[in-house]
Amino acid sequence: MKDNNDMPGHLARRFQQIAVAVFLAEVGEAGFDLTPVQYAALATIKANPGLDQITLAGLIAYDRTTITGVVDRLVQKGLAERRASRRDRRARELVITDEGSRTLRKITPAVESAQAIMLRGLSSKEGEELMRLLRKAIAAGNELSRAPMRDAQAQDR
Amino acid sequence: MKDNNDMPGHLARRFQQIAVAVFLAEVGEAGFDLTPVQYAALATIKANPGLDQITLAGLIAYDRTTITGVVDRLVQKGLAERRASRRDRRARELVITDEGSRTLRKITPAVESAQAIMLRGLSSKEGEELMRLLRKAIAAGNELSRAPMRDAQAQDR
DNA sequence: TGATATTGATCAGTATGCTGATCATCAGTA
DNA sequence: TACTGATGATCAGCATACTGATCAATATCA
Repeated sequence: MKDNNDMPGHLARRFQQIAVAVFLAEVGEAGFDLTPVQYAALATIKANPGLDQITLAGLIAYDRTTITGVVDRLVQKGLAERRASRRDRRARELVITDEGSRTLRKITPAVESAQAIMLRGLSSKEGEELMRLLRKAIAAGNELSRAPMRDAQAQDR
Repeated sequence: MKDNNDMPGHLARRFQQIAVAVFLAEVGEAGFDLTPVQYAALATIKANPGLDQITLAGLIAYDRTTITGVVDRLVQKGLAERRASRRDRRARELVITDEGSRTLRKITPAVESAQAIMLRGLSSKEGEELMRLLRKAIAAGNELSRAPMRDAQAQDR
């Protein structure tokens, strides 16, 4: 009888569950209130100022309907801004605020600490190997979810 | 600058996202409407007939408040039953129905196929290694989430 | 140009997952 | 036995994620 622990899907859920808990604990202890999802979105907005929501969703592989709520909360917290695009009036351009930049900078140690803690059972070589295998499996399965990863397209067509 | 792809937490989310999508696709194509979470719960009820919800939650590491809804849906679909326990009137004893057993049996090929698909980018040796590393990281982090894994306790105290 | 298809964003609805609270019941102890 | 703390279950509220729909705006092509 196949056990749950032989199912990669179950192990994936479990590891993710721990990863989220560790992230929230570390970031919370540092005095910030930001989820892993919000952090990834904010960091990606900072790295790609002015990108629209679809591009943001593609870069971090979020569903397009999820990104709306995530950006809502970033805006509500004053960490990012949503502006109407002049190039395409359907689109919203996203930029990080000063407050958002400050938060990102101050939160970095907690985020790095969280990444270390979730791998604390592994040697550093094993941690590297785990990440390599995850990246490889993800690359092969990228198109299988509704929210595949997409590179940013040049925005000045 | 650290990329999202260097973050185990991000990779975990991404892999899990693909795993869920693959599971739903395979199971759906086989004609069933069952989520990964519902599947794991149902299989665990079958393997431990009469267990209470807290024990079930512990065996598969679900939060206790999540299990209520999951069991609700299994019951609503006629796959499991919730009975008052005579040993402890606070507790609900869970049992699988005949329909539930039938469903589990018929769904197995789709579930196994899903597990294979989510690892399709890896050699079988790499797949094994990924599972080993996940299990190891999970074991070390078990207590860090609100819903750690717990063995079943003897129920006849 | 005008019809059609596509695209960016949002919404309603559903299913996980969590925090923190409440309620009933049980267990252990004074 | 009465009190106290622990436990099983549920609830309200919030944040991801998804399906499928809708709407406005853009792109494409006959």
